[in-house]
Amino acid sequence: MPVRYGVVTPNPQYGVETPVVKRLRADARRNRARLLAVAEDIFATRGLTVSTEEIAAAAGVGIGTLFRHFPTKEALLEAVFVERLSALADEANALALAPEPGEVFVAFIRDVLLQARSKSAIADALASAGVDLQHTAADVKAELNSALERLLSNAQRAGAVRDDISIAELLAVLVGASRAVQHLGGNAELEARTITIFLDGLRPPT
Amino acid sequence: MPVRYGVVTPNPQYGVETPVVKRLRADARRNRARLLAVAEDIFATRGLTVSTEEIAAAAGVGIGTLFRHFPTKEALLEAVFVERLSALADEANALALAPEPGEVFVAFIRDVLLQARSKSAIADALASAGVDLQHTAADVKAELNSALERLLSNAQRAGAVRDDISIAELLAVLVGASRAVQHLGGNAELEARTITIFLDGLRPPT
Amino acid sequence: MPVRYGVVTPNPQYGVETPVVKRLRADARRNRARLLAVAEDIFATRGLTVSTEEIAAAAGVGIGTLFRHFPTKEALLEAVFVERLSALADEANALALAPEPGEVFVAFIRDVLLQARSKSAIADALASAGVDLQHTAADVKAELNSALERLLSNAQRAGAVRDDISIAELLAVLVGASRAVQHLGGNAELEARTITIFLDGLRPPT
Amino acid sequence: MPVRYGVVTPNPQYGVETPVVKRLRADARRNRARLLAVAEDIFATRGLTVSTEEIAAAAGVGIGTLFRHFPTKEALLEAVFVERLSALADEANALALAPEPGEVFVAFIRDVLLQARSKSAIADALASAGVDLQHTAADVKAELNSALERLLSNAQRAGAVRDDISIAELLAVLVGASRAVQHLGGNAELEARTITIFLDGLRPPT
DNA sequence: CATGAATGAGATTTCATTCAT
DNA sequence: TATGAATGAAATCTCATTCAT
Repeated sequence: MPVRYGVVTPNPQYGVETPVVKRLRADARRNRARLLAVAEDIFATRGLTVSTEEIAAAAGVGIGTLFRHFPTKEALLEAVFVERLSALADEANALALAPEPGEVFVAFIRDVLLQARSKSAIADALASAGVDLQHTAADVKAELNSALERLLSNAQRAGAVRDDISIAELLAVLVGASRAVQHLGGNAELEARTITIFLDGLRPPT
Repeated sequence: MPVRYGVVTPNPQYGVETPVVKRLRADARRNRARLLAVAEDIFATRGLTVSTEEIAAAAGVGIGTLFRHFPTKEALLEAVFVERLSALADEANALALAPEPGEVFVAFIRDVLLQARSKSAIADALASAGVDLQHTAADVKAELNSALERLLSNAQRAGAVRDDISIAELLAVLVGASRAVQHLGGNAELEARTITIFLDGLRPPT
Repeated sequence: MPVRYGVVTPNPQYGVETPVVKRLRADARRNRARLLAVAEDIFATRGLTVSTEEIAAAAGVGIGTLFRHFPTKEALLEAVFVERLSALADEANALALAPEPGEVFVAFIRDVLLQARSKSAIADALASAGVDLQHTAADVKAELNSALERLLSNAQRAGAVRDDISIAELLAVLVGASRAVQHLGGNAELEARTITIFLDGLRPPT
Repeated sequence: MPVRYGVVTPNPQYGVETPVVKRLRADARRNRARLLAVAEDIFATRGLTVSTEEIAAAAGVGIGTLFRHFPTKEALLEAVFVERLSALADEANALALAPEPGEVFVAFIRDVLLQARSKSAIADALASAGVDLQHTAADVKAELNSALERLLSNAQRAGAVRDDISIAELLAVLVGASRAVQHLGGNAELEARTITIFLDGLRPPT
């Protein structure tokens, strides 16, 4: 194999399985993960206007690294959003297996709203910023949808949730309730009473 | 009184209320009002990142005029926000006088959410942008609070709304429901069903 | 004489000597004087970058009035400068009549520098701003020149000032000494010793 | 040592002093130096109102580069000022080692004033612009002070300079004389005679 | 003549993105 | 791959000047 001067590329001699290359990829993956985590936090607490530079600094990487992983700021936003949707989908899938559909449904909603207390602001912000995620997050959205579908229909079949709504309404309520919880800024008592309002609204009307 | 020739100056005989003086201020006030209206629209439909220049252009004034009325972009945002709160307070105050407290309460909420469909994005966006309105809008907020207080307690006394909540919870639900309606993007059927969920949640539990 | 509608001009029927017209002109003159005084103060203490609006406000007049009296900011600067030169010329002329040319010369210089302590910054600033006063202030400059000429040559004839300098050098020393005094910021002792240096430098060499 | 192929990263084996790392910083340092030099020139010749954009263009860099190095225009002004003070301090320090304290002292002053002819306008302008350098340039000022202190006391001990002044007065005279030289606008004859006045003033009185 | 609202050119500053090292 | 200096378009904001009242 000829020694190549000039262009600098990973030496194929080592293959993708060598420790050297793997180490680098592990670093890269770690950087990506840290960037995502840091971005979620910062976007949630400080709004979408924080500069990419600040996120990179908080993640302990150079700005160039951020843009290598996420070619635009919007791509980073989307990745953060997909990450959250994915986590929600996982949780919903896990809960869908449990018995007691009514209790499980309520537990899921409480959990979502609990997260909204500290995180979030992201879904809102994304929406208000007019970012179009339709195509990018299609698969994650589908996964979340089917998981929620299962949770919801199970709960409806168990008589714990009103029959006249579909996931569309459920999602809207979740989005709104998250916003409401954020608005309360951590006051546990108010939060509890407010969540009760939403849950009561979801129950079958008498 | 003789017709006056010569130099034209505000005749002190008329005091500061002369049309001459008022006419100019009327122009300024008209510009201010137009700026506010345009800003509300544009912020709501296109997000908070629209440039001040664009808003000025849409209002048909120079950029300098915008900054004469609102010395910073944030000041403009605050003014828009205060304007909205004030309008809400006025509406609530008007409705508080009507009979049928339960129906009036529901009507008010439906109205707020109807507005949220097209406008808004502003309260959310403001919050997520970290703008601190606490001090600026104190009086308007107080007015809105007392108006809502009246609407709420009337409705509670009439048995149309659950007794275990105060304006804090009501406001949170309003904020959340507005967000939910926005999320639905104008789909009337989904909107109607979702609003029903919030209203049912506010009714006295059976 | 026909009654004229439309164009509004001072009614010639009253002539320029009527009290009505005179009263207005007196007001205008007072405004001009106040603008000049205020501008001198503010330029001196805060630099040439203060806005015209601030000067007008400090003088208690509208910005329009400022620009009526001085069609550009530079015109205002020139007027201030001319005012100062004129005052200096008057003082020099008055002193030129006194006996004891040596003492009078020293007194004049001390006086100039005393003024520099609080005012000035204007000559410096004007120079550094590249304002060309050559033509506008020609007559005032000439007057100051001839007055200084008289003071200087008298002092030289009396043997109190070195013979190898002309007004050009004297003016340069005055400008520099003013700057030095300003630099000392009001410390009387340092000021006194520094002024002595300049005065000693002006004496005939031994 | 083997030639390294593959990924190019700062080899920790070399520490932070490797040429790779230094090369980039050298570029940045070159840009910073060029910006400072250009800014000094332009500020001196055209006044402090020149736009940052023009300075960046004259230095051959983008406006963003200017603001990366100097986050505000005032920061750039301060840096230019500090640079000048530092250069003066270096020169004074170098001269302090020479024999013939009297001649050296005079040489230093002539040099300062020679520079004032083309450059400067900056100290004046800074002062008149109200920029407060007191805290920023503290160390440089201290260095200049001690260097001047040495020059002055040496000259005084040699009997070339009057005993009744300290650096405070010397600095004031330097500031003033610089201003005077600037005022003369390059006329060599007038300049020479004027400088003589200042130098004579600094000599021990007879 | 006085006023001050309106104007808009131009200044400063930010920030997503690129690219040489 | 990582870095961070460089870039410049675009945003915010200022201010001398004009002009309708």
